[in-house]
Amino acid sequence: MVVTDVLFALSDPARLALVRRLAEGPLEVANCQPAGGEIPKSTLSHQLKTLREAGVIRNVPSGRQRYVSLRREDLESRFPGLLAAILAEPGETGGDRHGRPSAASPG
Amino acid sequence: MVVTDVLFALSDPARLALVRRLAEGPLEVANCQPAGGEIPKSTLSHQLKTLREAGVIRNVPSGRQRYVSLRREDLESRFPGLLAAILAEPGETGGDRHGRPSAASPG
DNA sequence: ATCACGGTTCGATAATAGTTGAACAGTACG
DNA sequence: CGTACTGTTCAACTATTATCGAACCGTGAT
Repeated sequence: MVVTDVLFALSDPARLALVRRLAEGPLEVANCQPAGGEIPKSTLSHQLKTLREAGVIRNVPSGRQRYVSLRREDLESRFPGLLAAILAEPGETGGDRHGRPSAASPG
Repeated sequence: MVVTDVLFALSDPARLALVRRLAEGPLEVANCQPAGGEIPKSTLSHQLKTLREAGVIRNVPSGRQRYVSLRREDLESRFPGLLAAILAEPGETGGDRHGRPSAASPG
């Protein structure tokens, strides 16, 4: 579990939004679909893989389904305070990776 | 200043290493060169740009040089605890010499 | 003005990451 | 076993990022 991998996994708005939902409790993969609409399951599975390989989530089979859950304690013990800081951030994140940061002032 | 942009900027080992050095104090751009060796100045400038546009650093001209510094307070007020959590992390990406038992979770 | 110096920007290329349909894998059910 | 259901993996394709030389910009010295 490497900090840069965790940060990268959380640096995507879709993945971060999912992690925030997972902070409230585990979800089946099918319920990891974004709120606004559906994405192909292969795409979703790939996003989950990125989070899983970074060590952010866990993926446990249960019958025909799989429960996805946040690895809170592992993250907390490895990077104390990190998850709390990220989850505390107000809703937003925009989904905009190209927008100009409004506060990038000096320079 | 968007959290995903900040996380992305910090998700690269080279950029994160630089941010850690900047945590000890401002540096001239020329001194932002990585410890191990030199990289082309255009590459370095590009890395600085990524950090700057994410809102992580500030780049202030001073004579012919420019001072690069961490935007600690801005980061702290926008994302309380985030920077502390990331800077607190020990030896960066080099900590794992035993394979990867914890990176790949069940699944 | 001219030159040297410290950095940034531009433009092309290389490297990574994301998306997606199709094929595949495991489980439950009859 | 065969089918339906949930989700993963594969492979091709697209899109975003990184790298780096060359050209350029602002400053200070001559």
